[in-house]
Amino acid sequence: MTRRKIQIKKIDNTTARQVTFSKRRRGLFKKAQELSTLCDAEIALVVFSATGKLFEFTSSSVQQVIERHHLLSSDFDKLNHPSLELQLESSTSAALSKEIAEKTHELRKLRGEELQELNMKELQELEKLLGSGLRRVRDAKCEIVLKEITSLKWKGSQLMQENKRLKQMENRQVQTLELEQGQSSEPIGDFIHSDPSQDHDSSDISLKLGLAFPSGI
Amino acid sequence: MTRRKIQIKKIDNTTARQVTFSKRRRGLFKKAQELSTLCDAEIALVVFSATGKLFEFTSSSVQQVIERHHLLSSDFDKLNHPSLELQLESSTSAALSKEIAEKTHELRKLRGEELQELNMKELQELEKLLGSGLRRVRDAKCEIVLKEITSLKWKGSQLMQENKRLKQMENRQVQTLELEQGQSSEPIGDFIHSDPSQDHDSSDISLKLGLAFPSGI
DNA sequence: ACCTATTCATAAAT
DNA sequence: TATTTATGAATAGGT
Repeated sequence: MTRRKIQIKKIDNTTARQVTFSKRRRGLFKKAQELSTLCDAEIALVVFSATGKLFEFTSSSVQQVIERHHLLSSDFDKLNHPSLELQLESSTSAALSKEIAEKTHELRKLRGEELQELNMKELQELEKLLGSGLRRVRDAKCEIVLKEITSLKWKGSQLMQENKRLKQMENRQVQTLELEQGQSSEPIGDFIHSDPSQDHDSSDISLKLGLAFPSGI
Repeated sequence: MTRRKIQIKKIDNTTARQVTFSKRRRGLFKKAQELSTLCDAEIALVVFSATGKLFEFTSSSVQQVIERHHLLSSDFDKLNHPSLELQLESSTSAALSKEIAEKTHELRKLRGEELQELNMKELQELEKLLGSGLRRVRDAKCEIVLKEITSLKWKGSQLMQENKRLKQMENRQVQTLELEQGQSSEPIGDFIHSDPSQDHDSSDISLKLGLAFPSGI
């Protein structure tokens, strides 16, 4: 990826391949390290060179897994790879179970189900944690309510504008009517009747808006 | 890496951390893929996100070995138990990491870290849960305090009894002294001096009890 | 092992 | 989440 772009396929030239392997392997391990640090991720990375040399990286909590690998990898060959995998998955399973147990316990504590084993200091920390959680939940509720209020206000102002417009229109029509009655007796009732129907439409709009109000506050 | 250089340490902001995790994880897997292709290396890469989600990459050659293993284990016999275990654990692994992801999410909600995705009803349930947890924690604290108070009261009453006993003894000794002084002028100073020494022993007892009081309320 | 022209990866903003 | 963009990082090929 420099001087010239390369195709991602096996490098024929042995020397070039070894050089690239060294460079890219270092890059890969660096990236793995960075990812585990930056994002608190747990990473296990095992690389076998084409010549069968083993390289590995594991973030701290998976470290123990690899220690067992070392025991096996001393006399490994291709047939031993399944064992490596088995070890990986096996230890992973144990680690997962352990993590589940920890998280379950943590959850029970937060729900107040296993408090008898805690001392006063631990209880106070737990209380603090719960209190801050509660505060955030309430903040979140507040935010939702505020958004609704803003939305309602906006809808209200829309309705008021609509109302104002309708009233102006009505007034103009009444004036027109009065003028026409003063100047002529010709009936224009059709027009008069059409106006209230517009008013009804506006009522429907406000009703629909009303239905959109949240119900579970 | 861009816009600005960053320090390689855990990213505090949760959202930013998740975004970075996604991007860099993809980059890491791509690099692993490229290395295995370009240099004919065998690579196994396992990544756990902080939320317990599992991602993995294995180069084709490793993949083939695993697949062969699975095929063999399909017509397994007693000698193949390791393979069976491998399969079992492999499928269990997915379930376990799923459970971890769920529990992690639950914990994050309880800590108030992922509330934006909840609606009002869910927030109210969460608030209720946190509230009852908080109540239980406070009850537990109360219980500890009450126990301490009971213990203190008991110790106090013990001290009062001891005190009473000592005062009675002292009174009796004073009376004895007065009687002896009234009937004879013979000096019995040795006896008089030995009495206060008993008194000191009693004081020591109450002092020891006092030290046993709890300090961490 | 080092250099450097390029390509790649990605942090931040959107 | 996906896209964009400015910039830092990785690296292919050369020495």
